[in-house]
Amino acid sequence: MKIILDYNSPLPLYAQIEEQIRQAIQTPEYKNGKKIPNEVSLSKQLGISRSTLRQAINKLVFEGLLIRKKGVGTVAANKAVNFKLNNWLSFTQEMKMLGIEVKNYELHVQWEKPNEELCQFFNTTSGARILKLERLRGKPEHPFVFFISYFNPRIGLTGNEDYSRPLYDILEKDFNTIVKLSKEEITAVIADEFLADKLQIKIGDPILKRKRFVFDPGSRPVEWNIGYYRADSFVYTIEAER
Amino acid sequence: MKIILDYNSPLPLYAQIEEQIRQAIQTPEYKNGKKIPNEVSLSKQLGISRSTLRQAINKLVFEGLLIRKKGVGTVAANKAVNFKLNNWLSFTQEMKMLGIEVKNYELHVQWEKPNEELCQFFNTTSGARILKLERLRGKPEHPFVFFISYFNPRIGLTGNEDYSRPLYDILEKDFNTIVKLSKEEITAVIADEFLADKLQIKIGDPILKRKRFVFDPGSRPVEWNIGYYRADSFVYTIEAER
DNA sequence: TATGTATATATGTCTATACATATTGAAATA
DNA sequence: TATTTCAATATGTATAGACATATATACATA
Repeated sequence: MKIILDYNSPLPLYAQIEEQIRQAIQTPEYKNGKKIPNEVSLSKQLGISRSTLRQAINKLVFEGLLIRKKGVGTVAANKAVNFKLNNWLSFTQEMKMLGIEVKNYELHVQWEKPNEELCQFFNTTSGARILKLERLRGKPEHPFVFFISYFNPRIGLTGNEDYSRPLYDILEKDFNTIVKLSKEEITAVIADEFLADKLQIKIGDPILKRKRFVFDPGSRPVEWNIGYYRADSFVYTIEAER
Repeated sequence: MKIILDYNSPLPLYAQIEEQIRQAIQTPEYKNGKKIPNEVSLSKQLGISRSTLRQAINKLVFEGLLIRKKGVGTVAANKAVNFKLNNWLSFTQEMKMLGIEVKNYELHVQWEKPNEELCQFFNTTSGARILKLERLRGKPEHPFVFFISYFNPRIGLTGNEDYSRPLYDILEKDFNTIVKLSKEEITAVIADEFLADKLQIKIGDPILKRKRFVFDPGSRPVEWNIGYYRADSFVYTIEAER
């Protein structure tokens, strides 16, 4: 990895390094999994302090371009995502942050035979039923999101839990299951008869669909979740600087 | 601001501080604009190094919960967003990152009278026409996104620029305009006759709508942009750990 | 061969400090 | 009064270093 520092540049050192690493990891060797040089030797090689180098790497890790592992090293992320975050919130937390008051309209708890996608996700067979949770939530005025969640049977959920409690609290306190990683896909769909009825909109109206896969610290699947949001009642906002 | 450190906790100091600041800034006083204590005094007060404190604050700044200003101080962000990033990409860059090959199908350059929203955004009157750029782009097989962009007249774009070049390159090199901040809103709409025709889908099909406001380093508006993406050809992905 | 222990490797956390520089407010000057 | 200058304030950048700890590998032993 070739990094050149220009001490006359108005750009701080860490910014120069960050940009050059960003370019370097686009090459096939790093895309194929090669580790970037370790922090101690790279900082020596560049003649800078390790803290300065870490500042550059920190940012690329925040952006999801690099994956760091303690004791192992740092590699380019192999799965391109629009972006990667270092925190994620449950629905309730997210609405609280956005200042949106939430009312619960419906809750359905049942057991269902998993389809092919769910079997693959949870690595189960279609024989045993798995827990399915459906919720209709919204503002005091009207519902605006319909959730469908399925849970990994290995967690041990019975269906008798108190679902007025925060879900991830239940998982953590009652089932020793901590959630860590969330992978989310956002796309658009149109309301069929079922969703139109739940969300009190017209058939054919636009819906923002957010699909989320939740994993525990060992990367084992915990939850598969879809949220169907009324497009007129929820907008996803992102702010970014460069 | 009351922060308590537990030296017996498995959580690193910066993580404890981060969480407590996260809670503290939800109170009305900080929501009303009060500055958090400055780094030097707060680190002294907590009996920790300033670098450790900065690590906690860095993360909250990354997440968009705090806004730091050199020489001034640090306040809670007053506009909640789903999240905040420290980098953003042009469409071309984004597709390259996602490994999607892009083909340009159509380009339209024209001047239009701005509606109320555009007048407010660019702080202009509806008298003078502003530059409107429309592009149809997609994969080699079919188009999947239709873009509409309007530009701030103060930039000086003539409409005669070579739009095969990267747009932000043109702005930077020919007009000394650097883009820095992007605010984006994602939502869902359904295809009307126009978009259905452009994107080669059926009227009423779902579309992922991404609206972007672009600003320069002085927070002056540069571009107002909407991208209409075929829902079946583009999914927005996010990965997050906690 | 499988398991346990020791060692090497690499990132994670934290300390302490120095100097640079943007911003703001106060004081001086025209 | 308006403008300029200067000092105080607060974050930004960078250095140097120490120790902790997760991971991988090598070696010893059953």
